[in-house]
Amino acid sequence: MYNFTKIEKKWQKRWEENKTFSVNEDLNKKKFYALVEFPYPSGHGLHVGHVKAYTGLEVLSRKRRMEGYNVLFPIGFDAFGLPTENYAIKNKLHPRMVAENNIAMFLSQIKRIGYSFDYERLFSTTDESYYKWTQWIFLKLYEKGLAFRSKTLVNYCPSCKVVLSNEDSQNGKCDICHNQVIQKEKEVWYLRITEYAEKLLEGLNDLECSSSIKLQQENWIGKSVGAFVDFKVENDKLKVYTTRPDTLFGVTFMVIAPEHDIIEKYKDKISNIEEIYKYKDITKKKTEFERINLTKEKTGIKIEGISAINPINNKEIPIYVADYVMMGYGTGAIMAVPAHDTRDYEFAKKFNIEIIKVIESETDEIFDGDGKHINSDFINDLNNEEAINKMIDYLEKNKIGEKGIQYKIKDWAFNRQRYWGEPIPIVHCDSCGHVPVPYEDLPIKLPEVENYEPGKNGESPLASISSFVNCKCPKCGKDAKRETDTMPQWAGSSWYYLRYTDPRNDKELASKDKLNYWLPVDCYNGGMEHVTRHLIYSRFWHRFLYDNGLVPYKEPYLKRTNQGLILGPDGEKMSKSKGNVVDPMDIVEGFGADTLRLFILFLGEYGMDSVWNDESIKGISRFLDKIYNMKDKIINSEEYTKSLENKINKTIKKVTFDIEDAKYNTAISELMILSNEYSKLDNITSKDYITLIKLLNPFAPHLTEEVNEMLGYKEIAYSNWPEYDESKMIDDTYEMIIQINGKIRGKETISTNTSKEEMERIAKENVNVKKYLEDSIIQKVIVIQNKIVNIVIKYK
RNA sequence: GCUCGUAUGGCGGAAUUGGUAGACGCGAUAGACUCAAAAUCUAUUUCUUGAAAGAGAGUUUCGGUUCAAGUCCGAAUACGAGCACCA
Repeated sequence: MYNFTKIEKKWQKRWEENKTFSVNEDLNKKKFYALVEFPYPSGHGLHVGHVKAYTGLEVLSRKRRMEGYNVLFPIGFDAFGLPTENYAIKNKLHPRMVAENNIAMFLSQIKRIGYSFDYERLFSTTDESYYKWTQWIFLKLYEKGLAFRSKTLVNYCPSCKVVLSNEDSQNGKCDICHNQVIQKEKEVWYLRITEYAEKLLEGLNDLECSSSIKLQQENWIGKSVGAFVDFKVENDKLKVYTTRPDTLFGVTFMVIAPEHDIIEKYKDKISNIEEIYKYKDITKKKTEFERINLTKEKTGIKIEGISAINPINNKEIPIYVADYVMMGYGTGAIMAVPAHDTRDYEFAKKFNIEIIKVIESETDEIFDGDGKHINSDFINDLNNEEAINKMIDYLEKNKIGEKGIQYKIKDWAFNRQRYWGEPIPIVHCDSCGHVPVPYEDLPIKLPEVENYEPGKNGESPLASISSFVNCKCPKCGKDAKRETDTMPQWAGSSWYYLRYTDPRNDKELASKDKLNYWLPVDCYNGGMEHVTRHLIYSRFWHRFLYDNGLVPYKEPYLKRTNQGLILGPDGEKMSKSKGNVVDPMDIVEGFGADTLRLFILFLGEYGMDSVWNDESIKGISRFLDKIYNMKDKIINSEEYTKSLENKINKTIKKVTFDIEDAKYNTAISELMILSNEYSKLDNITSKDYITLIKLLNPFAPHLTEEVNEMLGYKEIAYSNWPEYDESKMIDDTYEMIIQINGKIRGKETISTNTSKEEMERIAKENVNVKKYLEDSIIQKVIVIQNKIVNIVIKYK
């Protein structure tokens, strides 16, 4: 085996010393901005998933540089966050130290794999010079009313002692420690992402990505179109939201969420108020997770003493309280149509409520499909869509309702009651209220302290540091207190790709010129797990910055790709508890970085999950060895070997396009095929060899630079990508396939562009085919030039 | 429950977008080299049958469209992912 360790370290050192991959803006060159999700530097070092994520765009970046692009391929670290802090607390270390150590380890591993990142632009979200601008963006959001405080029920993780956003507590579990999340009433910071729901949805049109990425984001935003309808309750209007206003004639009851304020308002009139309070109490104790999962059995209580009037027919209907209606969506009250809604149906069955059919169907059970309306006065005989439109018209004309749009996305709970995050730059003043820190006072630095363990009662540890908390109000100058919550993990990663364009700027988050030059990100690769969090958050921030003239383009990313997971050798997701985690650095040690890079891309289709299989590493290692040993067979010539010219040109084309399409596995196999062709020869011209070496360079940069240098050529990193010549790729002959009734019965080698008539004639002359034709009648002959002849016959 | 994705030899996976299924790699078998092993090289390798030419079957299952289907359409099964009482 060739001495990969020596060769790889040699080239890594050279790249570092020469700053080979550092870029500057160059208006004469076409730019290409390739972005990988920057890592969270955990204590475990690089994971094979990181390697897969980075190697894909690494290959593309190296190729694009050779093609003459000015390539920005940056890396940084997303180092604020709970895991670091928890680890620090456990081991009695300072989080900053833990983060710094982890970053150093990550960086040395990343460099050892030979990635062509621009290390000159490196930063961490924990750098004061970076989070200054994270705070700056927060102040802008605050200024525009998009950051606000609100006292509501929040998702709270009792184990991490933090408030979590909706995105971070999916399935009722804390995303960090996986413990059960509880609901707690607390005044916290929110970002008004809901105001951007429509823009985020619309922006998806400009994003090139797989349909599943798009769909997931669409579902997360969760737009629905329907109507608000006002029901009369006593002297009040009780507003409901429905996507099915066409079923208004089938409403037989109403349901409100237990937290709905109409209960308080009419508590004197409600005769069973005690019972309802009790129900409300029970609901409160259930987590949202439980409420959602108790789908089998509906619970609820009829409110005695008040009732509602259906505005469409003035029918009096009962009102129920039930926890299957949520306060957080729509108006917290619904009109129930048991005949055409599953949940209402279940509830009506249990409580024996009348069911009125308003859409014709064969079933007597619930029906939620499209159909002819009945029992519905002026919308009878219409189908759903027509009925909905006509009903909305009617509601608006009679001022009893209006068209409405709702989104499932909720405002972003933007706070953590923890030490290791960006301080929120707000001051609380008794006379002025919430006062933003003046821009020139940024950054509000994290104080260096001894004790950063979470405080009691869900307070940030910063709250107990008086030197941090006590300050003067920037507005009136009186004594005031600093906000002690910090920003959530996702803050720093919401705009890092902007900072890469101008990472050392201390006047603005990045200069206009540089943003103009580099943006948008041409290709952003990352994991599927970030589609509904990071991707939505960063698109939101970006769109906000755009709306305020701070960035030049609406959307941050032109194209998003995602790599599939690498599963453990057992086919299961890698995890420490299962003991199936593979350390990529073991492969680097045993086989070299080049082998690791090739191997990971060769596992399978890039966007799909693939299973780790040590066995096939050998194949890659053999391949690279062969390439290395081939250097001894080289004869000096600037011509392709005549017999290989066709194959070489085809390979250049195939590899060129495969890399663009992220089909790295087939690109590698194509290179193997070509190298197998070379192996058969006694001599290889230097032109043949160098062409293969250059095509292989983005995948295996160390080995290829080494042999290239041995032959005395200039560094591949500074040379050009091979070009192909279509005219050299034309085959003189090809193998024509002859089918009888669609089954292959013969093959004939004939010259390219043989006429259809001639093809048919040759086909019929084929010895094997003749046998079939003897006892049959030809019904039809299909001839596809340069491909196939299919003779359709019938036996006599 | 809803939405989306996937299913191809012993294994990882290819397939010009409807036109030779199984490229490439692993593994396996046989041979060469070697005292021997490793490494390397050479040949074979979807299954059945046949000495061979060939024949039959074959891309999860069932059905359809087509001269022609791994590829398109309909249904089913399994696995995976996302959302989940969203009115």
